[in-house]
Amino acid sequence: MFISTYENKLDKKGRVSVPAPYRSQINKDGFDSIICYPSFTLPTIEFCPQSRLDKIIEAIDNLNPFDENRDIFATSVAANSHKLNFDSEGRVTMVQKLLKHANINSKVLFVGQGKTFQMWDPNNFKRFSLSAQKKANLKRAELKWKSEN
Amino acid sequence: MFISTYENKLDKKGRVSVPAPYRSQINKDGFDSIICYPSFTLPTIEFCPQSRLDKIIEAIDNLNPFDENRDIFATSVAANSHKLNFDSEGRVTMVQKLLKHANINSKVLFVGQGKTFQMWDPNNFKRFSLSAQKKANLKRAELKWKSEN
DNA sequence: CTAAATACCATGATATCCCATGATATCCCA
DNA sequence: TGGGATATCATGGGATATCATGGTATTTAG
Repeated sequence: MFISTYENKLDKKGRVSVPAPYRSQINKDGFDSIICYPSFTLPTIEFCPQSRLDKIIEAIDNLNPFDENRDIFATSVAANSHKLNFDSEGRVTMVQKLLKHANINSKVLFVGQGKTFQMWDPNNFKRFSLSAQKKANLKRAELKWKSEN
Repeated sequence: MFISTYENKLDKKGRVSVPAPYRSQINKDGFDSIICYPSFTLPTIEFCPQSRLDKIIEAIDNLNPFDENRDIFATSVAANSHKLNFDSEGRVTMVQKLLKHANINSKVLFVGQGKTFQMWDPNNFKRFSLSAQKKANLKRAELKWKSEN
C-alpha cells in the first residue's frame, strides 16, 4: 500500500530517492525497478505496477495485428512508459520527458494513491489538489469502489 | 517488453544502434538478429520476434483464400520482411526499401509497442502520436475492459 | 580485381556502481 | 523513561562500465 506523501530532492544527475516505505512495498512485490508514465489528464507522473502493465500489453497484443487500435493503444501506453531502475541506494534516475510533463525541476513530491503513487512538482500539486479536477477524480474513485463492492 | 522511445543516428553506412534495452530483450529471447517489415497502414518499420511472425503468417493463412486482403498481407509480410543481423556493437544495417517506406533519412526513432517495436522518422512520429493519443483517450475504456477480462 | 559487406578498433558521452557523510529515526539498557 | 548507541535514510560525488557512434582493416562475392 502506498500512502502518505514524501518530498525528495532531484540531484544534478537527475536522480531522486524513492521513499523507503514505497521501495519496500515494491521489493515485496518482487521488483527492482518501477514503471512510470505521464498521466493522461494531469501534470503528474504515474507509477504503475509491472504486473498491471503486463496485463495491458497482453490485451494489446491480443488485438488483431492489422487492427488500427493496436497501433494506437500500443503507442499511447508502451511508448510513453519508462522503466526506472533502482541504484544500490534506492534512487532512480528520472527521464527528461516525464519531468517535463510534470513540470518537475528540483523537488519531487511522492503522493500515495493506495495501489499506485504519483510524482508531482510540489507547487503544482498544491494547486491541483484543490481544483475541481481533483474533486472529480475523488468522486470517480468513490463510484468505482461502490460498483466493486 | 519493449517500452519507451529512443532516438539514434543512422550513419553513412546505413547502420543504426538498436537501443541497449531492446537488444537485451531480444537476446533474452534467444535471437541475434531482428526481422523487420514495412507497416501495412503506417509509414513505419515494424520489428517482430520470430514467434510473432509465425502467428501473423498463420493469421494470414487462415483468411479466406478469395479475400483479396490475403494476398496483400501475405506479400507485405513474407516478401517484404528482412532479417537484420547485429554487428558486434549492437547495430543493424538498414535496408533501403524499409527506410524509404518509413521516410527515414538521418535519425531513427525506436518506439516501444510492448511485444514489438517500430522504427520511425522522428518528425513523422510526432505527427502520428498526436492523433494516436487523442484516439486512445477516447477508446481507452474499451481496452481497459479487455485487459480485465 | 574491385566493390561492397562485414568484422574490428577507437573515442567521447552518459549512466551506473560504489563509497562517504550528515541527519533522522529506532533501539536498548540503565 | 531518559539518553546514548545504533541503524536507516536521503544526499553527494568520484571511479568505473556501458553505450552510441565514427572510422579503419579484412573478408567475401561477383
